[in-house]
Amino acid sequence: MDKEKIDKKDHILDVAERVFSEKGFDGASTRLISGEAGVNMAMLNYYFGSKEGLFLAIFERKISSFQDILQNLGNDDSIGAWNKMEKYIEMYGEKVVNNNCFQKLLYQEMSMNRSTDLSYKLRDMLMKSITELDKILREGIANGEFKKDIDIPMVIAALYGTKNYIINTPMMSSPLLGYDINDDNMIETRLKPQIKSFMKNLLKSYLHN
Amino acid sequence: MDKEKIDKKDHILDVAERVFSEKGFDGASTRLISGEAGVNMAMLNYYFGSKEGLFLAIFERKISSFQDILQNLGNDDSIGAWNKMEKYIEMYGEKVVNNNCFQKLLYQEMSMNRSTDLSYKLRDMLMKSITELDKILREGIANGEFKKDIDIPMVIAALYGTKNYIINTPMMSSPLLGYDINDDNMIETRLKPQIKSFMKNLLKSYLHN
DNA sequence: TTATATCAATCAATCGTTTGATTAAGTTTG
DNA sequence: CAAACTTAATCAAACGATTGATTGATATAA
Repeated sequence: MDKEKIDKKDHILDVAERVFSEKGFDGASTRLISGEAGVNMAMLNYYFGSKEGLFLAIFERKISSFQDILQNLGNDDSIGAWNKMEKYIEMYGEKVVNNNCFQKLLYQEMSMNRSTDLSYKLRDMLMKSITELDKILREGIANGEFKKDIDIPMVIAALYGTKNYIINTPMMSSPLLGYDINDDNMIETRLKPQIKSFMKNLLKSYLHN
Repeated sequence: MDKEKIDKKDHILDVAERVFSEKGFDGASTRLISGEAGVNMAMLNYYFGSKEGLFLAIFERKISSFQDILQNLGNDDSIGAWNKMEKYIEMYGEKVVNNNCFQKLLYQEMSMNRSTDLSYKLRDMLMKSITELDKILREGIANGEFKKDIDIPMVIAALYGTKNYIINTPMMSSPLLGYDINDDNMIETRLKPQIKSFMKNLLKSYLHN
């Protein structure tokens, strides 16, 4: 029954991820989480030790899948920097729809500005993607593809910030964009292409000579 | 003693604004807030009725000062759309440093995606600024200053999202930018000029023909 | 039997809130 | 002026409710 156990733990983590992202860590009670997951309250402590242990487990589960996704993109010499940027934006835009709850939760935790092991681990994880993007931008400057005076940190902030703004504040972005951001179908058919297209156009005109 | 009473209420609101922005609504206990403010716990209920009343009072106080700041900018026919954009970015960038805690709190509340009176009121408040920006962009398209195929909602999202990303996740943006985002002096001397300059350059190249 | 899984019941701690007493400050009255 | 009254401000203490966590009993499966 090892399979079922893992499935049940995974189910709890799925539910907890959603509830935490909706209510925040303090706002989500263990009773609510266990209730929504359809398990006894004591199961949370049985499986994860504590509420914080459950919270950490949500991130532990995802961190591995976030590794090496954007890896070895900056080390490829066969394509130009702008091509790499486009690939980065493509892959990045693809991850927008998936892991919606987790992205929200991740950003929420980073906003707390806590000096915890989790925060540092998440920062390091995110920094890996950012470093890759930084590498691409530097390469583009070095080989003359991009202007010399572009503001690399701000480009990165614009890319990540724009996405976060849209998915974290659907109450603003939905009327702004004209469709429901909470609708998975809309995200797939409209938001993803729109973000990708806009980011490419926006950065193309800014970066290029 | 009306003066002193207002000052004390204002002091409590200042402290509560900071504590709420740091810990979130549920994470900030009334004991902590009253303790940090140096007042008896019962004073919070005496002045504001309840914890939620205190929370609301924080926004009520600021909402008025957010009105008409970006007003009648879009109705001025004497200057071009791009000039208006620059003015908007200037004013907007200026508000970055001020109301740092409040901006964080505001974004936090909007991220909760709650269907409360407060959320709707805040949305309407923010929409006023956005509508003004929208008007400027449409005007620029209409008079040929800007390209016809610019993505207006995404431009708005990029402008607001970039700022939010930087001030809400100092743990990321500080190492990224190379200076401490939590330092008020650094915000004034470096961040504000950098955001303004970048946003102008970024949008100029994207919007213009 | 042994080990794991699940449950209702309960724990101490903390939460937001209320209370009743006390102080401070004005206002009225004699 | 001063004594009496009124109102607002402040406080320590306690309230009931909810929190995260634990217990010991029970069920299940190897």
